[in-house]
Amino acid sequence: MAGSVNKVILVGNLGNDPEVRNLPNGGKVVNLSIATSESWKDRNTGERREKTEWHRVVIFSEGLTRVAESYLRKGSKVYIEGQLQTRKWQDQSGQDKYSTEVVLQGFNSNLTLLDGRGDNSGDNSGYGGGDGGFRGVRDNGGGGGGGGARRPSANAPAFEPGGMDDDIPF
Amino acid sequence: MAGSVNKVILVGNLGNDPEVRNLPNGGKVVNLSIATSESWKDRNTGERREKTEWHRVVIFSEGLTRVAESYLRKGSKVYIEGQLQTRKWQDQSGQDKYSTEVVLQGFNSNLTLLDGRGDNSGDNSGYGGGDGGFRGVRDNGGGGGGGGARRPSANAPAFEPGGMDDDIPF
Amino acid sequence: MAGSVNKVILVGNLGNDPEVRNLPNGGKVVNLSIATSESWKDRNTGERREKTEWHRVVIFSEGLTRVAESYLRKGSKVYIEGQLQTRKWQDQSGQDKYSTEVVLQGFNSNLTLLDGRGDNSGDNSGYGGGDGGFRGVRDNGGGGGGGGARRPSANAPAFEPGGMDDDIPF
Amino acid sequence: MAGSVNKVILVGNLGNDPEVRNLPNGGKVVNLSIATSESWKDRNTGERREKTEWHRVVIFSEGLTRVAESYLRKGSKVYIEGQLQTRKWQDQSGQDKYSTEVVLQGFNSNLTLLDGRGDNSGDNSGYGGGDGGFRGVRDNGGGGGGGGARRPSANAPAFEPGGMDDDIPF
DNA sequence: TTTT
DNA sequence: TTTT
Repeated sequence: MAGSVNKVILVGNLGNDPEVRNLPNGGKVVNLSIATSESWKDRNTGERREKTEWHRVVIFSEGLTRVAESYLRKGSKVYIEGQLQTRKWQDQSGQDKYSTEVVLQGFNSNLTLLDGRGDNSGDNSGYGGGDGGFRGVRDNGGGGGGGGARRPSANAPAFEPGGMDDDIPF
Repeated sequence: MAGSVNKVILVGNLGNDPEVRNLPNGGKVVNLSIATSESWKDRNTGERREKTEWHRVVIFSEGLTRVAESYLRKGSKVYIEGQLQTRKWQDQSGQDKYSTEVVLQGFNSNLTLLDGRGDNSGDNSGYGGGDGGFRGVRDNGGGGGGGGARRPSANAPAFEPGGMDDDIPF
Repeated sequence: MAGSVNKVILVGNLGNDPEVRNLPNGGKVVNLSIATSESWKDRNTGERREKTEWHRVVIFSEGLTRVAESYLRKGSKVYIEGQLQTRKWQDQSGQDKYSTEVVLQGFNSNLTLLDGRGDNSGDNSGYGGGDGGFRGVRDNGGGGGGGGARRPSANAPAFEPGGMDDDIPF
Repeated sequence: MAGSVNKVILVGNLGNDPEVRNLPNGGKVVNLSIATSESWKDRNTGERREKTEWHRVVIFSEGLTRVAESYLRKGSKVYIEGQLQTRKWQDQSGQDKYSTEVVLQGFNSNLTLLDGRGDNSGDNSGYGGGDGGFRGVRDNGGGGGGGGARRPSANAPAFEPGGMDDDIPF
């Protein structure tokens, strides 16, 4: 059908670190779990109430998987633009299940980090010290990798799709 | 949480007439099934391929339920703005199920009919027959006279929420 | 700056045929003038009132210029996604002027024709029959009438940016 | 015209404190100047380049003027949803001028603060002098310091338009 | 599971 | 004029 639009826009926080899966063909897929919340005052009780919605986000776009993996962490606030997709699958007992996800793939997808200062505990003055930018985000002690997001814009890659292999996207 | 956004924008066609349910309290809920499609040329085979996604839309907003009930029919093309919501329920065997829906409720929802059949000069039959509305898409063989919807905009009600009881919304 | 979004979404009708300009480098730019309207009932007089807003749209994206040129005509209804841009220029008397436009350029732009059956004169029954519907395109040879685009989707090109040179985009 | 949509979505930072004007009728209008920026790597020089776009935003919605006045300051990051409007006016020399603005008015407008600076415990310096930052809320009495707004959501008022006069909006 |  |  011509003439259709399928767009989701979310601004919310990650409930967990991104889950990265490697594909057979060398590519990657990143899954995010994003919370959006609303709060309102109950008309009857006058109490303040709040409801959180959890969104499953799946990133296929190459540039965006990299950004997600490099800069997003549990708690990060992001702007996301993708499309709705419902997937059918079978659980272990053979039952049909359906999952609706927000898919970032191809053009008209976007992912922008909105909290340049993660869970900075210390001083955040200056923003622009030696390394030039966000440091934040959970280089949380322990082993391994360690985070250190810096300049999180997923727009850039889209302008030069092939330009990220040998360069930082900013 | 402050600072979150949960928005879905769809432009697509109804796969069926709207399903209207009356609530105990006198209100109504309308369910729509909307298709969006994408087509692309397969890089390998060169064939044109197409994929259709079906969206379950639930309308609670009073003004919009009325518009949906009055002006939408199978085949209608609509612009919809709502938010994502996942609902948990039990099927007859007691199994947990989840359904993700696009909910139109409260402010920041929108529903606009896009196939006003603009400058219909000729026959409009089929649109307004017995059932009083668009049935979609030109099987316009048969009889039925008929009027047909005319000015289908769900914006108006939003500007004066109580103003529709005694007036056509356009 | 990281972390910003600049997005405009319009659904409206062309006030004129697209204006196509050829660039020195062989490229093209297409300008559209798009009307959106709102109507509401005046709270005081009870009269129905309407206000039309005109939007200047500028298309740089190669795939979309082609779609615009080929399928859009005065009166066409389109879905457009672009970004706001204000341009400074001097009028003939040297006065500074500013124009704000909706620019379609690069990723995250979209243009989708919403009235697939423009001024179809012939039968369009069925959607699925032999030719299955929209055939459209460019019979704009000679004089007179012109136009009548029908199967207008600018999504396709985006999926295979180079794929349109030798093929109809649907 | 039925069937049109006019929507602008911005995520950006305020270049200045909000400008509040009182209307004859007791209402208020708030003007914001919001920057969005893009950066990309120049294909030729390889340099990183950046372009900032400034948007004039005008808030008429009662609930949103209050939120803007209370919680926004120079530097604040906001999510904004409004519509495009071009206004004609005469400058002092009688010349016609046009200004295009993003108007927040009525339903389908939104304003959400994105840098809650949450539970700033420490220093907030840098944000604009004197008192540094959001003071927000209910110029609650007397003195000094000021606390740092925290829960800035413009959604709430929309759910209960009249509910803010005697309560904090969150 | 996030955030406020 | 912001932000990085």
